[in-house]
Amino acid sequence: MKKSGKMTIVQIAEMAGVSVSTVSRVLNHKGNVDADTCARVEQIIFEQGYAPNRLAQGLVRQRSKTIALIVPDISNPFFADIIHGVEDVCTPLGYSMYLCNSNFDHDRESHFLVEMAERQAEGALLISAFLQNQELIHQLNRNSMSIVCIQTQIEGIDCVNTDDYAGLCHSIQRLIDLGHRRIAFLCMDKRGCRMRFQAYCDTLKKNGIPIVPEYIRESVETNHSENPGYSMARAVLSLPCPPTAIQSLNDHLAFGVYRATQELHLRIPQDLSVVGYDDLPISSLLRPALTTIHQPAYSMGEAGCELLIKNISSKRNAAPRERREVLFATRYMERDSTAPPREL
Amino acid sequence: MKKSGKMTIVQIAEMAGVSVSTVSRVLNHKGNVDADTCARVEQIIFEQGYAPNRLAQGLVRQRSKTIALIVPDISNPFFADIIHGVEDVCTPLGYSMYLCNSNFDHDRESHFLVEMAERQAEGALLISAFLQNQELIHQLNRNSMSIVCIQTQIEGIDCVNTDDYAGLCHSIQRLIDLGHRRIAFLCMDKRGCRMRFQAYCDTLKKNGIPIVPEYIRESVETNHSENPGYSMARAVLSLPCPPTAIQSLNDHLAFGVYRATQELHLRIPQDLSVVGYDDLPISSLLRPALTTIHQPAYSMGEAGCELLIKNISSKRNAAPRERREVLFATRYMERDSTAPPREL
DNA sequence: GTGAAAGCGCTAACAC
DNA sequence: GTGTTAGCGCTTTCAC
Repeated sequence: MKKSGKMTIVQIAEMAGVSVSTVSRVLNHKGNVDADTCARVEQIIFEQGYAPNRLAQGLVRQRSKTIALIVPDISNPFFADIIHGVEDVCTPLGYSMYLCNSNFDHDRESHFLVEMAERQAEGALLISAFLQNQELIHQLNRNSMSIVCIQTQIEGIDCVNTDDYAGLCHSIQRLIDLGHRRIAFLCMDKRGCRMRFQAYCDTLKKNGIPIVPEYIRESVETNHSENPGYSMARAVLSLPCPPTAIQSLNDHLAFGVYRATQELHLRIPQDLSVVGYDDLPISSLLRPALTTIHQPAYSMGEAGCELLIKNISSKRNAAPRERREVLFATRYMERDSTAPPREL
Repeated sequence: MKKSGKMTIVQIAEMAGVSVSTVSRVLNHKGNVDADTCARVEQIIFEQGYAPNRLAQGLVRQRSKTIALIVPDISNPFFADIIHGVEDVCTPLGYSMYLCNSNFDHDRESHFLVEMAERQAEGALLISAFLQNQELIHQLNRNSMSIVCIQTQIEGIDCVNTDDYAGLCHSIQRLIDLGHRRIAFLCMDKRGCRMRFQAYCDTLKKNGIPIVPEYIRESVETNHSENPGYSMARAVLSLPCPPTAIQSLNDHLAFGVYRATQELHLRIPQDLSVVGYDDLPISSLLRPALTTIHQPAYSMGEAGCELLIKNISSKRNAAPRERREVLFATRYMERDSTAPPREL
């Protein structure tokens, strides 16, 4: 703990009067080294507060022991919970995590992917992504960096999902059964939620309800300070013939809807039914409690990270591994934000 | 985009029939290189999808272009907002972020700090930390890795804060002015919130109100699936003589308090006043809306990252830099979760 | 304008 | 049990 600036293994070796390989051996507890020598080296390492440079280690070992997490927006607690699950499996294994927020920007997403590969991340967890550039993803997954998707499907890439399509079909059907026919759909970028959007359209069609383009809103906002659900709700509720129900892509956006209804002095569910997706812990605390579709975020993170790490190992052993997909069940959580429309 | 496995600069050089230094020159756009040669090399780089190994670059440049973020728990949206602010300043500058969750565990905190230094992070943002091991922090900050604290004070270390002490004094005083004398204080680990705890004690004393140990609760839970505010609230509310008000360390914990009151069929604020800290966006949406103390999380993240990056530059230029502290104002947000106690 | 060579900090054969 | 040496993939003088 004395000298300033960084020590290297060479200096430690000199101070201990041994060669660098001996120091390396005691550092990594491998190879035979005399007990006395070992003690002396360890003593010096301790005194000097020396720690090996992991970049250099990684370079020679061809192993960075890092993975990358690419999420759309860390402000959404759903992603935070996933990350929590990821970390709980990768940290004990000695992996560190890079965190990247795409801000729902497709270019940022690919850009981060490339950067993480350059930084020699051994794997990447692509969470709720847009996937425009499948070619890139496949190329990376084949060559440099294993990739696993969470809440996203890509052909040929391992993933963990819930059954979005079924989950959303159920939700929309339930709204229709309650008597709603004017149902809006709010999301960030349709490319990031194909299945849910498809489910929305299909269920309306199946029930003979026309699809009204004005009821479908996307947000391409990147402004951190406002919940995009708010402005989309304002927009859709100010239509001449506003919807009686809103299916929000996720709970986070639904919070923005709640805020909009307060400002407009609209009551949920009397004037407007609202449904979320994710079932964040806070959602059941809202008044009225939010009707939503439950997803096990933490477990999804764990599962995704496990898949990823297995893929990394297989690749290192050149052991071929079949593609696999982990599917979790969703649960429809009917609470107090849904009711028949007033007209009935 | 053809060959599998990773390309190196040597292979590119061979394919282009030039030396590695020339390839390096075109890669980094520095030094003079013939336009034709340049074009040819770039063409090959493109065809092969080659990208330089940043670990190797970092090793020779002595620059990793990474910073570490050490937060207690990413599930708390307050930290997520800070991270958002950090990222918005460091990403454009070419820095990547490592993310570490200490889970409110002091040992994990120091362990991560050391690991991040080994991984050659150029700096670390220590957010809401416990700081038992100041020696370690100073040593790292002096030698290997610049450190800046957010929502934490350490002697000799740059930091960004709000005036916690004043903020909490005001809040407790307000509760007392409303007529409360049995006020509980819920937190995670007292070491992580010395100022607030001190403010709580001092304000009670100043008003001649005895400090009741049973009203002070810490949580050392690491269980991700339950909000510790919940169990602490249950405990404190089942006391023979329960408090009439709860000051929660932060909004996140206050959500757990809300849940507990629902189960116990207690009404806020009639039966219990609740105050948070942070003013998360969701807090104003709760019913009753949560009274709390506002902190500008995003801006704090930005400011912290700016300080950190300036410190990194100064250190590289061996330019001495005085310690500095950025202080943001808090705002007391009185909403609907506070009222006079029923007894009055 | 371009190449040869040294070296960033470390590990891992391979000798002894 | 320990040391020597050749790299890992890259940048950067320094010659030419």
